[in-house]
Amino acid sequence: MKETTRQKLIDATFEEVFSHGYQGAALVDILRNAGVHKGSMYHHFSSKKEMALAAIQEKISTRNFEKYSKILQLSSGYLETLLAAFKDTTQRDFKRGCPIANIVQEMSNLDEDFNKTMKLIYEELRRYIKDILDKAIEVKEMRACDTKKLALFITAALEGAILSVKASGNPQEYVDSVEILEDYLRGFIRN
Amino acid sequence: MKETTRQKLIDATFEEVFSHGYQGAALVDILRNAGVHKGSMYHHFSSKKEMALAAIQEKISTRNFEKYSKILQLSSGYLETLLAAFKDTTQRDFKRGCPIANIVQEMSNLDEDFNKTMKLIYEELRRYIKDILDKAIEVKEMRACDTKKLALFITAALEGAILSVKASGNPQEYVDSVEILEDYLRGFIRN
DNA sequence: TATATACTTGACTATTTGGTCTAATTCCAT
DNA sequence: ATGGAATTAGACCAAATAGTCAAGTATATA
Repeated sequence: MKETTRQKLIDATFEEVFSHGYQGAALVDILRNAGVHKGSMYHHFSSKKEMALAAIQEKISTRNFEKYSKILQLSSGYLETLLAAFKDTTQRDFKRGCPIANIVQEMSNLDEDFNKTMKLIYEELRRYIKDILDKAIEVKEMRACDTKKLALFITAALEGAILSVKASGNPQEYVDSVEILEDYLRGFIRN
Repeated sequence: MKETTRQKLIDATFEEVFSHGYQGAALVDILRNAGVHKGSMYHHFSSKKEMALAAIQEKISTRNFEKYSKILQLSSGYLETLLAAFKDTTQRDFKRGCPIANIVQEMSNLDEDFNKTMKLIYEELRRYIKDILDKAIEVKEMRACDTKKLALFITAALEGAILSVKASGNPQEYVDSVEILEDYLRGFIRN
């Protein structure tokens, strides 16, 4: 129970920032959605920024962990499972896009603290993908390659695909882009 | 001379929005940088939003036209010139990223007018790339393929690559991603 | 030159913003 | 139970926000 007020704030802040961006996120709206009064908030956090950074970090790390860490614990089928994860659109929020990309775009060039935080989060995401690729190579599902670079490219292609849909409103475009990415990656499969 | 006030506003607005986003762009700063008073601005534009949309549309359309339309006017070497344009980092502002991506991320899910405008601009960019690919196929530099889909993928990969750099601060990551994209596209070259 | 139209000036307004402060309440160990 | 600390409540504040307006000046055309 001790965590509820803080957690309610973290949850509401993430939602509000994901929807409206950091600069567009109004404290009053966060507080209203969280059902928490201003004084309580400033007891738990020293500023809007600190609260937002905490929300971003905690929520996104959790998401990425849930999505990718279990793939790493497999003993085979790494690449197939990774491709399936990319193709799975049920978890994607195409209207709002990718929270990582959103905040990087908005804040990385404006605030050093956001810059540092987002850099770490983006690295973490790429690390998951690199580690999965390394596993796939280890078990000889893939031929050896520069997995750091490939993970970078995969991440970029996925972020770009999500952006396309946010621009066009057409989810099929994500599917189409991922299909091309898949074809490319299947070229690394060992026969 | 008749256009100077309006043009000064368009230029300053684009810069401010590119740097701080639409919501973060303060009218006072735009006016200060443009050297224009508020009343003049509201003579030329009915609102901050209308001015920003005009600035975005005019500046980005011009940029894309300058970058891609001359490639279309070539008579050969379409793919090579396109790849060279992708690899050219001298025009890229990695700190601020891509203005199209920035505004799509920030505004497409928040405002219908921004959504419509950015959808058109994004389509325009993809159209240029598709048309260049079609030309390359026409002159038999490339084998036939679904150029609409390929243009979508290329755009996504490029936008994602720019985002990577904005997140990491390392321009080499753009080069690395584009290198992989180039390898992939070279697979379409006709021997 | 007269006059109407286009444009500029800058003070003013209403609202929203993040943040502060003090008092009240809840919680918990003794 | 009681004293002290943690937490919550919500009124309050200064700054910043986009937008308004009446009055002025330049410009063009008759």
